Amino acid sequence: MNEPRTYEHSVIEPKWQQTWESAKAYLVRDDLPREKCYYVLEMFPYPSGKLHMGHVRNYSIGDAVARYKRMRGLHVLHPMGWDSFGLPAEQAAIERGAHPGTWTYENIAYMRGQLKRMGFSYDWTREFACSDPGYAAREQDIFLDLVEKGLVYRKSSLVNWSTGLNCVLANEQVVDGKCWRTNMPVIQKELPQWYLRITHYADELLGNLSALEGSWPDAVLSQQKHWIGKSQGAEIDFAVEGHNDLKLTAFTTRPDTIFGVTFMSIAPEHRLLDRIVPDSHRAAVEAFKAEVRNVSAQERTGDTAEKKGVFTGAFAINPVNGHKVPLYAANFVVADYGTGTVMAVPAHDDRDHAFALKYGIEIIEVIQPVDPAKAKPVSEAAFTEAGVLAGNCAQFSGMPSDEAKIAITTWLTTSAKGRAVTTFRLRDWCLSRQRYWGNPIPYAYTDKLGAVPLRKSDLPVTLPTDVVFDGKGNPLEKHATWSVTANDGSPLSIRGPQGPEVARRETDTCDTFMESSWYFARYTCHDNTKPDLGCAAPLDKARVDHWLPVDLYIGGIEHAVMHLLYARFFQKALCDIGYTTKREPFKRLLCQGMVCMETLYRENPGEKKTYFYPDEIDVERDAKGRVFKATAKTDGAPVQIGRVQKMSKSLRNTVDPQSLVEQYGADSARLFVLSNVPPELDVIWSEDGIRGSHRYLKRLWVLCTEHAARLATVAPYAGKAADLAGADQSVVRKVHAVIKRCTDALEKDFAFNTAVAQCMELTNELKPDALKPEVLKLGLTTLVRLLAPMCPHICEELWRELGAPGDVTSAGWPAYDESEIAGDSVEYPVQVNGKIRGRVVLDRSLTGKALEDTAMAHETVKAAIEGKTIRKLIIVPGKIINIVVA
RNA sequence: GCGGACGUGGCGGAAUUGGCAUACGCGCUGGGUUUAGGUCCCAGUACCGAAAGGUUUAUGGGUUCGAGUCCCAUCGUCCGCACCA
Repeated sequence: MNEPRTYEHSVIEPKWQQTWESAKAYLVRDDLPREKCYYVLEMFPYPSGKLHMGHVRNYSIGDAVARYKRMRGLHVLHPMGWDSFGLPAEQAAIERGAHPGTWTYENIAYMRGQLKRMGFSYDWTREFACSDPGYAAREQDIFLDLVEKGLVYRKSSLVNWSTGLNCVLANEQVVDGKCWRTNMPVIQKELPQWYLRITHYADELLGNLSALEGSWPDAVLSQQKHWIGKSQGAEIDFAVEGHNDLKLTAFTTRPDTIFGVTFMSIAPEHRLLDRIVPDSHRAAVEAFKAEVRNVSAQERTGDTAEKKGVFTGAFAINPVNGHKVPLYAANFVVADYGTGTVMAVPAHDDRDHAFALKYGIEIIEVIQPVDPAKAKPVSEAAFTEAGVLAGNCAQFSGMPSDEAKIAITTWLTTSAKGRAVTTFRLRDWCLSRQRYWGNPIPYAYTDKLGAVPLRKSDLPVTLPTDVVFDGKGNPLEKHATWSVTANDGSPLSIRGPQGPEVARRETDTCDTFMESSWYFARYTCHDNTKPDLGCAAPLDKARVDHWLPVDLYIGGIEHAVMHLLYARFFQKALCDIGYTTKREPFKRLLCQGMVCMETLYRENPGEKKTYFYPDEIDVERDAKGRVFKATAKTDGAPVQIGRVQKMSKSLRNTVDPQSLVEQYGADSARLFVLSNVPPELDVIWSEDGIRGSHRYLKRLWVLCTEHAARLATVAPYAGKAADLAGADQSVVRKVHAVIKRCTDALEKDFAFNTAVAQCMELTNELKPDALKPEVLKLGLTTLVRLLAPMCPHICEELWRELGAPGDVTSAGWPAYDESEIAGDSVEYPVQVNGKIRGRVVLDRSLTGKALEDTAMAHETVKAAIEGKTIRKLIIVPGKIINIVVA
């Protein structure tokens, strides 16, 4: 036995990182058959300053997959870059006077160092930042391609205005009526903005989701499905009494209920409302509109919001029966969904029912349940299911409601009073942002021509560097010359039909979700070691088609509808432009859980809680290890133990990955975030937890190094388990079983937690003194290979220490032999009426009578069946024996 | 309200997909090494019981020789969406 070497992670980790870097170990070629390739990608980070534990978890999972796939012999594309446009850079500019670019690129340099210190196996030659001139310029090219495809338009309408960011937001970025970034209220504002026609792809975005079932988390699929929100129904035109020149069109999914319409509701913002309202009711309607306008979005749509309306004084005519029904302006009708007008059928819609009761409006039943047991007076509750049309529905009476939907729509269509329509909840993507630190929208305006796209030869539009950040409005708008100066310094002009015209640039920049919508494609053809960046066009079709779709994409569930929907849309648009033929970007999606931690706080009556860092607290535990008391070290007074929550600075439940790496090493940190929990669940950080991971690596280290001399000269045991006895035999069997289980765990669900558990089990069985050296060597080299994707540095070091040839990655993932796992004998549990009464060890080949006899001869089994009749005997070969008695 | 996921020791979780419930880790208990320990090693640790043995996967029922796993109901938790006509 040797004196074991000390496990010095701070020495071996940088050593291997340098080795990998100088060997260019993770560069990948583009010219290999696709089936031998694998593209794994983690959502790239915003360069906020330094890595947090969420990054460490996300990238540890991705890196373990990348390294595992490499050990399986695949050529793995595993790139990294920076989502580097965005608001915090401008905030930093306001606060500390640094230019957003300076701040951003300093952060990138620092965080790149941190990623390298974690030992992640990226192909750094493909790295880029979205704010790099090369990437931003190519995105402007794509923007013009989108313009050409008719996917870009400018429209003035009510937009979501973030009071926190002072800029517009896309619908996806409004969460609970608040801004997704700042949590500040969002109000509605009328503004002209640039839009991307994502709705053009609504059907395909929805339809393709079914092909992703099983490969994407259900939660993401259902969120996207709901967000796209497809409804099939009809648009029906209602005449307005006294206005021959206009009509109100209502969208409904229940045209079968049209004979039950007793009123109509209209959005207060509806464009026709002012023309319809008679003077007698104008004051009341205006008052109602003002009331609706004055409440914020979340109050109007929140669950406590009261359904309210006001009679407009106008009447609509039901096209099927000529009935005259009152028109109400109602706060729950949304102007930009459907047509902003609803035909109300209180007998068959819950909300219309409540509204009718409140305002004393008639309720007419037109659908009757097929099952009479379900019949209830419609004055009590709306009947919202399918049924049969009642006798008051003219020629449609007696028709099942599903048939009537079609028949009535057909009738409306032939009478030119309506038409079949499919409506989506999905809105077009509002792309423009009134900010500096983003990619400029390549448009300009002239007095005569209005908005004109720039020509590709006039690109790129680059951001000026001499700007002032005072926190008020868009700095680009306030720049003296930028918006009227061409790239060559001359006054900006646009060639119109009558010659050049003076122009000024668009000062809006693109939503930063634009950059993250195609970066994964750009990685496939980007090379930052070459002057033309490897691909002068935005994308190189051959390479994009070679690598896409990404085999495995890993990131947080918070992007379920924003980034992941935009990226899917962009992929389709890029396809139609001709940059690729792959219509879906991500084959498999893994949404990793958050990194959480207990919170510690004190209540302050009437004020916010005071939170404590864990090292400011002492805890006491009872005999079972439950914490029952926590006190602050400073004053000894009690502190509340709060919920486990996502790490955040304001809750003081964070831990800095940097300090973990310094104290325990990157391998321990990586192992910790991969152990104990499957990737999609939240992981709870604890000091004890990381010490456990570190302790395990130290154990493995000692086990390998103290026997290094003895093991260096022998080869790992390569024979049959049957040729060994005792502990040697069971270790060989265990090795095969553990390899199988690790392989299955990673192949199926990326279940690193169970793979780690398997490795620990094997470690527990490796008792050096009881084993032949070649068996011990088999066990240890197997462990090192299985753990290498997760803890690459220590495994590479131990691989050498054990005297194994080459490096652990090229040694590959170990193989197993199924027949070596199970021995010739099986221990059968013997149940009597489903309860285990004994165990018998039998030859695997034994069947039938001999097996039954041995089982029943077992002492405790015999006692359990004594004096009873044997009804049935179930034998599952290799598994279990169950004796049924009565 | 609608949609989805899920309830397993003190805690995080495992269970080869209907076949030995509680793997692995944390914590805790006892013992040892150490001047010391945020060290390391050994043993124990679902519950009840002195033991024999019995009980246990939120609760109640069902299917089955056999259920954590399948079916039904109830309770509870988490997530998403929310006047979507």
